[in-house]
Amino acid sequence: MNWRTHMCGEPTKELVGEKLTLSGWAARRRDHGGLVFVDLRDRTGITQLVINPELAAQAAELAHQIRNEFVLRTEGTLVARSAETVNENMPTGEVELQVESLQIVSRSTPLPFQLDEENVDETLRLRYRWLDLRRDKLQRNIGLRAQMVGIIRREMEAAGFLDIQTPILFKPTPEGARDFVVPSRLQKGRFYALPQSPQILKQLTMVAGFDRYYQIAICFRDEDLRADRVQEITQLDVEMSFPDQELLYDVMERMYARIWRECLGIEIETPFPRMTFAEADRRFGSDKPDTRFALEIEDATDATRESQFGVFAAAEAVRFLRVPQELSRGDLAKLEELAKEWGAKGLAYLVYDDEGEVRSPIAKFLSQDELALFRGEPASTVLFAADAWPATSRVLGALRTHLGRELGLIDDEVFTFLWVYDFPMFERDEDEGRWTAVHHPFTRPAKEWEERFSDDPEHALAHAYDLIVNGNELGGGSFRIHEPGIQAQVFDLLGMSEAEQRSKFGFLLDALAMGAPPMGGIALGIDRMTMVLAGEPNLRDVIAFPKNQAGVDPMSGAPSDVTQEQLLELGIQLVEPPN
RNA sequence: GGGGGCGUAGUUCAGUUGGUUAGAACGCCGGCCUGUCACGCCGGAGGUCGCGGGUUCGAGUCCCGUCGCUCCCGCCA
Repeated sequence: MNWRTHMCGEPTKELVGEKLTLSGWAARRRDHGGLVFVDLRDRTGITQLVINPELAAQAAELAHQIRNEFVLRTEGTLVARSAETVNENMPTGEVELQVESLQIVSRSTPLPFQLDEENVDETLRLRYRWLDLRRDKLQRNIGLRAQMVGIIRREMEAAGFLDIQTPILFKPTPEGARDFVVPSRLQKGRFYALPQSPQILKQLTMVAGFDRYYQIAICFRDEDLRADRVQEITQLDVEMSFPDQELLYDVMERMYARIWRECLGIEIETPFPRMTFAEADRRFGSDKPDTRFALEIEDATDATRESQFGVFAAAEAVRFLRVPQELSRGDLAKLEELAKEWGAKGLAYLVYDDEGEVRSPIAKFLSQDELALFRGEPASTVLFAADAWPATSRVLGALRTHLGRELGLIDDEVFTFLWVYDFPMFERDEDEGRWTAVHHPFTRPAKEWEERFSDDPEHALAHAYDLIVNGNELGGGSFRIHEPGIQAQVFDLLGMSEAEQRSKFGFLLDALAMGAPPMGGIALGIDRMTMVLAGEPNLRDVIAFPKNQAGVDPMSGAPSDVTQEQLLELGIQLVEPPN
């Protein structure tokens, strides 16, 4: 009988008296003369093994051998002991195995860190990841992830989507993130790139007549890392021909509802609410609003045009947040620092005390009308951003999220899913003085913009949508351009010459020219999904073998040097040899 | 590329205004214990205070540099 399948969960009273063979990890020994107690891990449901004095000869040896963690195989009789039968310290219903034979399958050296210690240095944990992964939290996270991926596959198959693999060695992507690049030996001096997303390939599967595609795809981006960002991410990649917005939303919503139901036992409401980008920006200052708490941004631009407070009068937009707490000078100083980090020049505020009296360095500049408009509840604070509109969104949106967490406005048990749609199609890259695609260059314009998006790229809307949960972007998608003419028009607008278009995307344009169906899809991050599902703030803790922030794997030492021979074979010469 | 934080036994941490031999807990090693379950009791080993330089009679502590990790900004179609 296998402990993993039979012993998890409830102590199994009905098994009492049965002969069992157990194998698994054990930890800690307690030896009392010839009697040895061994705790198997909690998740086995077996509290402990008891090794009989009859095994004394063996036990004396074991008492010496059993140290730290070890793997064992044992046979014995399952006994339930309770407070009545043994002593009052034994919780009723717990179970132990009276051991009849025991074999140590493998032994452990002393561990470099203790598995029950919570704050172990992450480098050490990553270096000995095989130990770290034995811990309950990571067992749970990795298990949740597997369970979720299983559900995803079953849901996608049930909805008629076909799993198609696309290559890992592909072609550099000119737009977007930095590529991971792989030298070719057979084609010296030339390089593959690892895919940032199978975007183009999945579109080609549509042209190829596979009407519904999905893949659990690994995507690579050579950019700096964060707590919620790694270089290789796993995403659920989906595409369909003759796409139906409602159908796509519905498939996704059913999938998430099932994941939350089966993994967490939580019923989430479907259909998910929907919000335009413009509304999300106006109310929450974000394209991925956390709608678990109210605290919405208000607009005072019109009311402050004539303000005696010069900063307000001069600003393109004046917006504010009503915070339900009387913030201290120290709080405000900290918030101002954060606001500056997000690009604000300063942080104006009005603080109302318990009596509703206002305290503020700017109050004296404000008219009665203005003060009446901003008037806060007693014990509250009004925070202002006065700047260009996007800057006020960025600052207040970030402050809002920060305060939501800080002031405990967020209920961790709640999950709010949200579709955000009607994104702008392009945004201005001020550094390079050109337009870039907000989503990607294959995104089709919204219906009403198809004829005129290139005349007014600033305001053109894309047929694109993001799925947000609790302020986290799970992913997004769009309907694609299937007309070579429109695709070329977009490339033009992005400043790509015809020659460039041919060399980079010639194969896509050719495909589109040979009878491409309308198509659309979505890509959703599996890693982040697991983070949200597990309530885990660190992306690395939902990945079995992650790298650190510098892109190094402390376990294997990757990335590592290669030999001169390897480089020679690839036709590569390092300008500066590594130290 | 930029900013913040951290770096002291194997691990997690403490270490006062600079002051004798740098401590604790867990872990490890030895001994005792036949019902323990965070077992208990006795004893022991274990430190280049990340590294380099400076200030000082004296530096874990102050200063400069450097390395590593981490969080954030930039970046991430």
